[in-house]
Amino acid sequence: MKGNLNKELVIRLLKYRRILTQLKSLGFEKVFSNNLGDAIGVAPALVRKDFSLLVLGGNKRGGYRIDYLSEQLNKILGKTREQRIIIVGMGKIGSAVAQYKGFHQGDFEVAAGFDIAPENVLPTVGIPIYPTSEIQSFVEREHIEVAILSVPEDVSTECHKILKNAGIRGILNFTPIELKTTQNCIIHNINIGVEIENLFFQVVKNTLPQDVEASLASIIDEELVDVDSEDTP
Amino acid sequence: MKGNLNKELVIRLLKYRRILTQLKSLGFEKVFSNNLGDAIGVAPALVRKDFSLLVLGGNKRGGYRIDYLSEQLNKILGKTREQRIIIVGMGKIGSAVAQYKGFHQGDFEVAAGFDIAPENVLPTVGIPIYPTSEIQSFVEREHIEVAILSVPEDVSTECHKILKNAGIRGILNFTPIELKTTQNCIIHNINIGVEIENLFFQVVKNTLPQDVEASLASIIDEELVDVDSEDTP
DNA sequence: CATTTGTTGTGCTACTTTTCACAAAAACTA
DNA sequence: TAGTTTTTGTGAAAAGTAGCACAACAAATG
Ligand SMILES: NC(=O)c1ccc[n+]([C@@H]2O[C@H](COP(=O)([O-])OP(=O)(O)OC[C@H]3O[C@@H](n4cnc5c(N)ncnc54)[C@H](O)[C@@H]3O)[C@@H](O)[C@H]2O)c1
Ligand SMILES: NC(=O)c1ccc[n+]([C@@H]2O[C@H](COP(=O)([O-])OP(=O)(O)OC[C@H]3O[C@@H](n4cnc5c(N)ncnc54)[C@H](O)[C@@H]3O)[C@@H](O)[C@H]2O)c1
Repeated sequence: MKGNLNKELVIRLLKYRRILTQLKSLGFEKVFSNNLGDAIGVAPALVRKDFSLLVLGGNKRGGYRIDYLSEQLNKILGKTREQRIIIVGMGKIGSAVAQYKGFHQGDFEVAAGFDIAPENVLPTVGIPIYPTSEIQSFVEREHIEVAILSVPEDVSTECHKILKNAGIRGILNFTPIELKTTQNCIIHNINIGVEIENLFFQVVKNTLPQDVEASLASIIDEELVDVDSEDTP
Repeated sequence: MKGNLNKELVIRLLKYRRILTQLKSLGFEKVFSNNLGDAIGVAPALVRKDFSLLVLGGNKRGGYRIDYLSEQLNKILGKTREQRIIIVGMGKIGSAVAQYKGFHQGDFEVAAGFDIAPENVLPTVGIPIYPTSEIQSFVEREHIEVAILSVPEDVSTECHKILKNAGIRGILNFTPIELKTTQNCIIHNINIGVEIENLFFQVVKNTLPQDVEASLASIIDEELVDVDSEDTP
């Protein structure tokens, strides 16, 4: 077995766990690799490979025992760690996420929100809101390790610094500024704007032509002509 | 040149475009591969490869001309297509996205929102809200191709069907149910819950040990012991 | 004009991740 | 018991993706 827990694998494991929890609550006892594959959108062989890699065995013919799988995944993924996070920037998405109750069986909760204008945040978000100046002390006092960043993009890097100085070890960044992971602070960027634009692109690419590849080639050939006539000497 | 526009490449191109627009508005005229690489978090060599693949030439020593690059990217990516999208499920995230004004230079806009309880949606979202029953006719009348899905997870697949039947070609799915791309309808899933859980995992993995690989191995070895003593015969 | 400097363009290499394909094993059947 | 079915486990092949290293070349310098 290799210490081979790459990023995609971890995401699949988290998804397996979610599905297993649901299946269990529905009274199922075993599950096959193709069920799980369907549920999270990957090939059954990959499901088997994943489990094989983690030395989680199933039964030939009988599939995998849900209880066992789910318990082992919990150990590997760090089950009921009762993690708590903070949200910096309690605007539209910040507030939405603060009220999100769909996290895996209450595995973690939002401890507080921070904003430069806390008085504008509606109390309906249901968590305490503090001014930005209190981030540092709160993080230290409450031992917070992970933050969500959802401030306007022009203060993105500034807030990033504040969070790093406060000792935050991981940031889920919703601003369109691509922040970078460092030794002490892991960044995951979610860029919803890019996601939508990407979807548009995939849709037109899918819609326009019969033979996708050919059409792309032709689009790019047009470009080539333009290039020649306009810029290249 | 190959018709080699893979998914990651497209996302990088979208990010380049965003950066180029910003640089232009700041008065810059040329840019180097390492600037762009820094900005979107990839190696300079990859930036050059990308442009080389698309036959977008730079000048040895002089870098790339921003105007030219940005114009060509617009052609490739489908510039001012004035796309319009709808949002199904105008709850917390649905409403947040409806009010998001950060899309690439107004490239597209949210045409309408749909909800099973339109009367509960605050008028401050600033777009027209209609009952779910009107999705089909609206999509046909207004030639909508892309939708955002942000309904509760238990009606996720039901709404997915409605959207497909209405002729929607692409869905950005925020529900934790993994929907699947079909011939006629591309799905991109964004699972914020999993993203947060993943970040937690990466943080503890990063925080706990000095030698990450070793510790992972040991975690998994523990599991192995449990396995042997509990389940495997 | 010769030399130095800085940056692109890209073949090749290396790596990561997924899929294929099929033997092996367990569970059913009769 | 023998035969059939079903599903796992996995080595090997394939596909996808990024990075290196360096020649080529334009611009700047003296
Ligand atoms: N709304 C969306 O759907 C959406 C989608 C994707 C990305 N984003 C990005 O998320 C970020 C926030 O978007 P939003 O729509 O929620 O904006 P918003 O304006 O509703 O919220 C921003 C919040 O940040 C607060 N803020 C401003 N400066 C601050 C500072 N220095 N420290 C702490 N808080 C500060 C503001 O008071 C406000 O409450 C933006 O970067 C945006 O690009 C938003
Ligand atoms: N809030 C978050 O931060 C967040 C984050 C990640 C994912 N999600 C997911 O996004 C989805 C929505 O989350 P939310 O927090 O906005 O929930 P929400 O309850 O605030 O919003 C759901 C909305 O969908 C509407 N709705 C219900 N049934 C419908 C139907 N059949 N057709 C159309 N509309 C219908 C409801 O009236 C409500 O307005 C959920 O699946 C949730 O898991 C939310």
